[in-house]
Amino acid sequence: MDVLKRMQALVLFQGVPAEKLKALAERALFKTYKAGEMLIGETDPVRAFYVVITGQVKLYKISAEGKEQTLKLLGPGEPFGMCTAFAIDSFPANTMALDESGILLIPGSAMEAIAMQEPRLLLNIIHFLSDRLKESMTLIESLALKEIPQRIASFLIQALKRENGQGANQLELTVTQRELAKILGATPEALSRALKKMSNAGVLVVNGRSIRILDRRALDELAEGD
Amino acid sequence: MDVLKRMQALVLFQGVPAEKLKALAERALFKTYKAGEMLIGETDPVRAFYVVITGQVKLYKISAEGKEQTLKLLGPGEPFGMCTAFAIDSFPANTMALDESGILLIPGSAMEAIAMQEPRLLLNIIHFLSDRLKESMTLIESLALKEIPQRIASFLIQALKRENGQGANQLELTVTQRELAKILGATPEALSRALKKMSNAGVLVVNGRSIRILDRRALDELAEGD
DNA sequence: GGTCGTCATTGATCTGGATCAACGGAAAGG
DNA sequence: CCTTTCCGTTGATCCAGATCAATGACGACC
Repeated sequence: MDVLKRMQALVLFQGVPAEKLKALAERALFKTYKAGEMLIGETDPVRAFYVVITGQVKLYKISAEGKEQTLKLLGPGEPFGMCTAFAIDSFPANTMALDESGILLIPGSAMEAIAMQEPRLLLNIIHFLSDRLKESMTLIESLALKEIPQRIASFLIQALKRENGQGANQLELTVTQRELAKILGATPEALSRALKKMSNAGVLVVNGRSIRILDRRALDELAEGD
Repeated sequence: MDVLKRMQALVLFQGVPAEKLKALAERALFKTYKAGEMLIGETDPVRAFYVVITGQVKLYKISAEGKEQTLKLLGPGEPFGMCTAFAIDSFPANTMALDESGILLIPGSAMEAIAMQEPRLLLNIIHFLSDRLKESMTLIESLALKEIPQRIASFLIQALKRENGQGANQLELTVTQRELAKILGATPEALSRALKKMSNAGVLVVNGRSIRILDRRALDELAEGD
């Protein structure tokens, strides 16, 4: 496991000179987590930068009654902890590995020292933060303004766009429907029923984690919301 | 109206040398908007940085049926457009002046040119973005996991913390209850009813836009959620 | 290869809050 | 000053989706 090699491949470090990366790599740590293991709890005062190298991690909030809302699913190459790397502050969410995952951990102080000499790195961080903020806004929109069928449709369209190219109509979920429900702000029952209805309407076919879109136009219309 | 003077007072430009600010100020624009006027529509491809100087601006999403969700209320000194200043991308939300407002507008290209020579400015932006992201996460939590009375309680506690010091129990809303409803993800009716109930329970007293907390402990308990 | 836990599913019931409607009062605008 | 619009409030009704409950089936782990 060559940490430096791994780091050079990351979008986050694009354009950062190798010698700077080397200094970071020396202070970085690689750690693996089992599926279901919690990485950081909310309010933990960690000051560090994380990058998912392999596996899958979720950021989530949980209520007193145990209800969960997933804020973000993180896959290989995606950083997190950007909010706390440069500030003394509690972590804004809970973090859990959904699959067995390899995580790169960079101390906040090391990151800050290098970043201040390397505007490009700061700019990369700004890009990631901007994307996160936009995604959060989209999630807020989804929760506040859309009904569950609409949310599903929007999610599927988004997922199709990300995974395959444009014309693709086949999709493999990276999580269980239970987890998908937590992403969409719904219960597993509500999700199941909504998918059933879409299936009956001939819009799509669900088979475990794989979903095939039969009627893309209908899906687009659903996402718009009438 | 000395733009440079105004800029020097902003937290955003803290630690940035005066001569750099001067270069920015030369390319900046100050514009005033009437209450109710829209600044930027979603999907507008503006590439600029904005700072609210006076007045009040809201960022919001709106559904096809006209339902609104406010994402963020911006007061004097608060920047927005950070997501699009360094990227060619559509604006992620709608923007409207709630009161007559003075806005500073800095072209994205100017901002980028200066920022790349001035890591401190990039770092300041990262701090603001981080705060926004955290607030967004809190809003998501609120919408997905809390009921309306809880949301109100949390909002009031937050507002008390921001406005006055710690022990204060008096609060003046900067917006109408109608607008507050859009922030909380509720209808005006639901908000009115919930406030009435809290009022009947002796937790607080509402008088137009001013709210006095009578039972802080009860408010805290409500916010926790049981 | 058998056991156990988790997952998806379906049905029945319940409820928070949306929606529709109507009204008094304050504020804004002429 | 009067008119008009917007705001807060209250009542009645409705509904999407939560909750509770139960079942079959798949997959993971000894």
